[in-house]
Parts: sequence; C-alpha cells; structure tokens
Amino acid sequence: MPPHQLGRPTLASIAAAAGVSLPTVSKVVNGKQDVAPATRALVQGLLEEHNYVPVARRSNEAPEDLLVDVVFTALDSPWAVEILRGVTDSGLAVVVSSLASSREPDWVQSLIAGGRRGAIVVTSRLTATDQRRLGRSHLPVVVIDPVDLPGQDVPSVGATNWAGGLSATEHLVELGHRRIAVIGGPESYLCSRARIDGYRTALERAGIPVDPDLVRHGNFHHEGGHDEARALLALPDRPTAIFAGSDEQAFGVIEAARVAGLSVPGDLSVVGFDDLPMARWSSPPLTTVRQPLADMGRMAGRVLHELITGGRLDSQRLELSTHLVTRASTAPPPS
Amino acid sequence: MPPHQLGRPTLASIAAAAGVSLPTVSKVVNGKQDVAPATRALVQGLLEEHNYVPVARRSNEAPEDLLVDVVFTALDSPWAVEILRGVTDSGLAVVVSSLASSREPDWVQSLIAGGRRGAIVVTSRLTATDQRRLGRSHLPVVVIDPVDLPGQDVPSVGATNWAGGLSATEHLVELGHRRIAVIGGPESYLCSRARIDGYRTALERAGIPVDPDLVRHGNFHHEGGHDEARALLALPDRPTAIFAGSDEQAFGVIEAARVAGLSVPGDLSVVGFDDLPMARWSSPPLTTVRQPLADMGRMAGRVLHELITGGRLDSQRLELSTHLVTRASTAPPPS
DNA sequence: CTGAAAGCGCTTACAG
DNA sequence: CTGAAAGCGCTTACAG
Repeated sequence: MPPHQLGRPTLASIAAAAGVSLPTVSKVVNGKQDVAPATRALVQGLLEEHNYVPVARRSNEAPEDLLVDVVFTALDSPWAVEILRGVTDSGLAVVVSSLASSREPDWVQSLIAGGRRGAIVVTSRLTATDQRRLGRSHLPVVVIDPVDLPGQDVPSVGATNWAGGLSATEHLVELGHRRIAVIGGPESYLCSRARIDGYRTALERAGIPVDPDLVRHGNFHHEGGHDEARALLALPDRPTAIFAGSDEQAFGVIEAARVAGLSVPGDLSVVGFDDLPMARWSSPPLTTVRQPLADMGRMAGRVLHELITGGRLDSQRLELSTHLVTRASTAPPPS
Repeated sequence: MPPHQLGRPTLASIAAAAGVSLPTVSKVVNGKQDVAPATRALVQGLLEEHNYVPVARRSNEAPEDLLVDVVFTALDSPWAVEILRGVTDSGLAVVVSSLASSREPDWVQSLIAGGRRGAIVVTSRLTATDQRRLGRSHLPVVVIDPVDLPGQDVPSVGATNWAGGLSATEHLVELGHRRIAVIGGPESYLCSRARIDGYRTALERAGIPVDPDLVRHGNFHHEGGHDEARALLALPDRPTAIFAGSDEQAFGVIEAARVAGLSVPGDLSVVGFDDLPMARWSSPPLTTVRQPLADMGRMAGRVLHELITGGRLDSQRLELSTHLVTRASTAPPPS
C-alpha cells in the first residue's frame, strides 16, 4: 500500500487521484473500449501504483485465502515438486505457473488482476521491467534460488553451496582419494563457483594441489555429467572420484563409467548434489549433498506470508544448510 | 446451477428460498456468530445446494480466471510434476494441494468458499461423503487415475494398461526371452491386473505357459521391486527378464541385480512402466512403457474446463494410449 | 469519450 | 436471534 493511502484503494480513490469520475475508472478496470487512450493510460498507471485489486479478487487474510503464484522457469525439473511441497506446507494457496505461460505480456499486472497477493519465483532472473513494476505495485516477491544470487533488493532463499562443496570433497579425501575431479554447472552460475571454491578449500586443507584439468564445467543435466565424465575418464591419469554439480549430472557420470567398463564405486567414486528422491534409487544408491529444497520452499512461503501481512524481514537473503548423505556410490580408491 | 435457477444464486435468492432475510444469509456466509443453529443449518444447506460463490471469489469465465484445485494424495510422487505440467498447459489457474492439508474438515465446502470452480483429483478415491456433496454442489471434478477405475459417475482419465502390459511382454518375447517374470503393484489395483492380463496374453500368443512363480506383487516403490526381484533371482530356474510395475520398481530390480552380481541387460533384461524423466538417466537407460502423464493432465484440464463452462461429455472415462520406449535395459537373453 | 443517475449485491450497525 | 435501514463499492444504460 502506498504510504499516503490508508486502507485498500477503491475505484473512488483512484478516480479522485486521477481527477476523473468513478465510472471511467470502472471502465478501465474492466477493459471497456470507450475510454480515451490518454485517460486509460493515466488511470492504468494509478491502478498499478496503488495496487488496486478488483473486488472479485479480494481475499481475506487467512493464509489459505492468500493466493500466491509459484513461478517455475519450466515445470520440468524434479526440483519442482520438492519446492512446491514445501511452499504448499506453508499454508498459502499456491497457484503454479511456468514462465512460458505466465510471463506474457505483463506478468505483474496479471498477478494483480488475478488476485494474487504475492509470488515465489524459482530459479529465474526477474527482468528489470518486472522488478520495476513489482516495486511500484508493492506486490511482494520471494526468489528461491539455489543457483544464483539475486539482487539484494529482492528477498531470496538459497542453500549453502560453499559448505556443500567442502563437505563433499572432504568426504572423498577422507576415503583416501587424491585425484578428485569436480564438474560444476555453467561457469556463470554463482552456486557453481561457491561449490568449486569449497572443493578447492578442502583440497588445500588436505595438502592436495588443485589440478586445473580436473575442474570442469558442463550443463546441470545428465548430458553435462556424461560428457565431462567421458573426457575425465579418458585422461591419462584419470580421477578416482568425481564430484558432480547435480544428481542428474551424477547419473550421467555413472552412465559414462558404465559405458567405459568402470564400476562405481569400485573404480570410481561419484558424489552428486541435491539429493532428489531418485538419488536413493540409482544403482548404486548415490552419495550426494542434500539441498533442503522442501525446507527452502517452506521458508519462502513463510517469508512471503510475512511480507504480505506487512511484516519486516530480518534479512533479505537466507541460506539453508546443505549436508552430505553417504550412500553406496563412494568408496576408497582402487589400490 | 440447479435447473430451477436462472443465473448465479445471490444472497437474496438464497434468502427467499430459505424464507429468511438477506442479512441473515450474509451472516451465515461470513461465519458470524449471531445466527440460530437451526437457521444456520438451513441456510448452509441451501448455499451448498445452489453452489453459492461469494462475490469476492467470483471469477470471469476466461480459462486463466477459473481457479481449479489439483489434489494429490501426497505431493511426493515424481508423477506429480508430469501431471501438473499437463494440467497447467490447459490454461486453467491451478491451485495445488495435497490431501493431507486439503481434505479436512469439509473439502467440498472449502473448495466453494475458496472460489474454486472445479477440481482434479489425482490417484485417490473420493469418499462417499465427498461424492454426495460434490453432486449436490454441482462442482465438477475429474479424476486422473492411472491406477484404478473410479465409479462411472465421475469423469476420469487413465491410460491403457492392458495394452502396455502386452507390448512390454511382446518386446521381451521378441528378444528371445522365455522365462519372463512380472511384478505388479498391490493385487487390489486394477491397473496392475490389466497389465498382468496383457502379460499373460502376450505369453499365450507366443505359446509360452504362464509360470505362477514368475507372477509377483509388490508395492509400486523401489523397495517393492527390489524385494520381489531378489526373490525371483534366487529361484533355481531364474527369469532372464523382469517386467516391473513402475519405473521406481524397475530401479529396485536393477539394484537387486547389481547386488546379486548380475549385469543388466547382459544377464537380466528389465522393463519399467511410466517413463518418468529419470528413466532416461538410469544406468543403463531404462526400457519402459510410456504412460502419457502430461497428456493425461492436459486432457483432464480440458474435460474440467468443458464441464465448468457447461458442456457435455461424450464419455465418462478416457484412456490415453501407452507405448513402449526401447532403451538399453533390455537385450536378448544370455545364451 | 465522459460522467450523473439508477441500481445490484453485499455488509454492518442497531432496534426490537 | 432477526431483519429494516443505511450505506459501500461497483456496474451499466444513457444523456450529453
């Protein structure tokens, strides 16, 4: 709510602010045709600025009445369910949408018109336009981003990537590995940088020099893991362990090992990142760094609820802790 | 809309039907305390019967304004995203909820109060009470159920399980297998029966007698596949191929084979069911029967939209076709 | 195009 | 507990 305004804006208050009559504002809200373009633009701007919500969309303040959008880049990642599960646990009424369908043409306006009281955006950058509009409309948004660090003016929830990289690598060092490779995501991703820095620190603490040949970047998918692992395993002095950037990548690594005739973990130890449900189902079951996706969703829901009901945030960025889950894809190196 | 009523019910029309004043109905709708229990009950009943939607919840008829609940038994299955993806594609505004959080105490009432125009229920039986209330409230519901056959009075979308069982088994027969085992889900599930019947028919067509020892039932999860496969592989005349009831089960079978020192597909061929995204990521990549979950979701969304906007259905039950996806977990039997 | 006027659907004191 | 009355927020025909 803009500071100069007490209570929710009404058609009357918008009309007063615009210096037009109430019926005119009504027409703009309802998309009627008989409004001069200039008038429409003026009123439209004020509606947005004051975050006007049509009566038919107003909700009570009970959490289950607060409609909130959860926006995924694409609803195809196994992350999605995990995060969604957490967000729904927070008690808000969660509307799912994927970017493809929800971002055109004016995302923020459609959120307001649809009676959404806020949004949670998963793993995607907000465009500058979106940010500007959001700011103007006072519509709270929380970013769940295990991948990147959003601008510090947007509240966000992430995971402790550096610590995850550290613990995965320490685990491999403790098993006796010395030739440890790491596959990160695309170089531009901050999460990836953080994990690789954790990897470096673990090696340095163990007195093992970092071999640049063993530090790779690939996409976070099966293919990325598969391709980089194939290259790594073809090295003259090949690694005895690979720390992958995601569980999906780790499955690609395991497949590359299988195709190369190497057994996991006998010939090669593999550590993933995420701990998706399917990490337990791989053969062998995957040792991986657990990223608490459901908890991140729950936390994002709580933060958003806080923002909607007018609370203040202690911190714009929250990172939940990762931890290593040891299963059967890691073992001491072959002697 | 009840047939005797033209247009949407209003507080006034409900009041007239109940023989009370409009303010009294308003109080009931808003849960105010100063209403006699008998009056409240009378009005409540009429509100439900006439499917009264509070103004604050009324929506336009554009698909993106039609709020619809998608209810999962639990938001933990990898199916969930697939189905959800399909439903959101249908253009409806999808609110996710899992049974745990959404079924108490009066699910139907809370749907109406929340302005939902319909619901899609995934893989779960509606209670008799729910069905009765739904019938009374004229709130359309579609069941997506690849698992069971709901009562024929509820529109439902499923998959062709029998044909799936047939094609999976025929594939194994064509590769030269004769000792082919099948693991179904729990015996009470109709989908499971249908697939096993498809399996039987394929064997009979090939002139292979059905060995009751090779027909097992386990839960649909990793554990079910693992446990049944371990028993099967311990048989004196063990099978050379196993057709599992789900991809997750198939991963359990592969793990049991690995632990038993058998290679897939060299010593044992494995076929799954579902074709979840992760079927491509297993090692070896899984041959499986594709169940078009996203298409089923899309279809359910379309059917629900049809029902909401007053259309008639050609058929109460729709089954979308399954088909075999051949990857690397099947090969001719060891010679 | 604009807005005065009528009116709809609802809520909320308040008198009984 | 109930409902007549005032009034809020909005929409819609219609005069200008």
